[in-house]
Amino acid sequence: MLKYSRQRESIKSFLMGRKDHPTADTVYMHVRQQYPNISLGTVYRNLTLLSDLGEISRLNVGDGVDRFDADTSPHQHIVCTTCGCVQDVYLPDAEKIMEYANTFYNGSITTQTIHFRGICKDCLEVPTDTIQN
Amino acid sequence: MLKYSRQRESIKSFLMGRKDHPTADTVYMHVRQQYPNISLGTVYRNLTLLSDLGEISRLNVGDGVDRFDADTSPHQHIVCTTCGCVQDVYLPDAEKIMEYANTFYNGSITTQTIHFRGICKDCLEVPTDTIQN
DNA sequence: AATAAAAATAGTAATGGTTATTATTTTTAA
DNA sequence: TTAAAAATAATAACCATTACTATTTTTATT
Repeated sequence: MLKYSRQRESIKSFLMGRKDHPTADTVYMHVRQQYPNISLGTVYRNLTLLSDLGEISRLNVGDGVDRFDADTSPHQHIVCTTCGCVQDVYLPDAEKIMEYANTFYNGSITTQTIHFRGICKDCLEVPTDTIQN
Repeated sequence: MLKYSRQRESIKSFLMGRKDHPTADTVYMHVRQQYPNISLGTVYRNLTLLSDLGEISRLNVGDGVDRFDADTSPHQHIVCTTCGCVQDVYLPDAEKIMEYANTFYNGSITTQTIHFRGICKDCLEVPTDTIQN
């Protein structure tokens, strides 16, 4: 049986206020401002729990760290190769890709994950010689 | 400057003979039959080198382990949720998906990675009550 | 409000895949 | 043949994540 925890609520509301797909460590850094004694393990346990419950989703864009997203609606992600940010891409009728793929596969495809790489709007607009990290 | 090594050749030819996208550890297990003293570090270093050279590709289907593929032509992968195998899917005109995505994104998308999940042909054909691992 | 069982936490250790380090061996150009 | 450069084996380190455990918090029941 699931019991309330203020830490979990804090983690959840932090995530809901962001659309940049933070890592567990980023969540930890921020929630710690409200709960200085929270442990990284608690953050991980709750992120895993919330994603098991379907309240958030866990994503991996191939850089070795898991990211978390309060938006559970079907959508895709793009990683900017310049600044490393992870943004959303909403492809209309994306499920058609899966249907299309099924016509070329002799088993049965049920889900798909698409991620893109490229350059985000902000990085496109900044001349490369002025980039500052 | 790149120098020949028999270990690297063995790793490469092992990979070329497989289409199941082995992990570094699987490569290690097999190459060790020919070179019993090879170390896992050497396997990793060469797999990384070969993929940096573009001779093989490194892929991650989201299960926390990197896999390696001697087939560098553009194609997609599907993970069987029943047996865990990783198979190829060749989607004709897959690059059109990226073009399509670009029309819904305000930055510039240059590459895409698609992986599917589902049930492979073999697992579809086996009644679930006879599955044996 | 008091109680007690169940669940969650903080703190810490362990895990597992991958990369780094270093002394030694192999490769290869001269 | 030689010597510099590169690769190796062995091992340690790294780092994201999970597991463990004593303590604290939550919540249903009295």
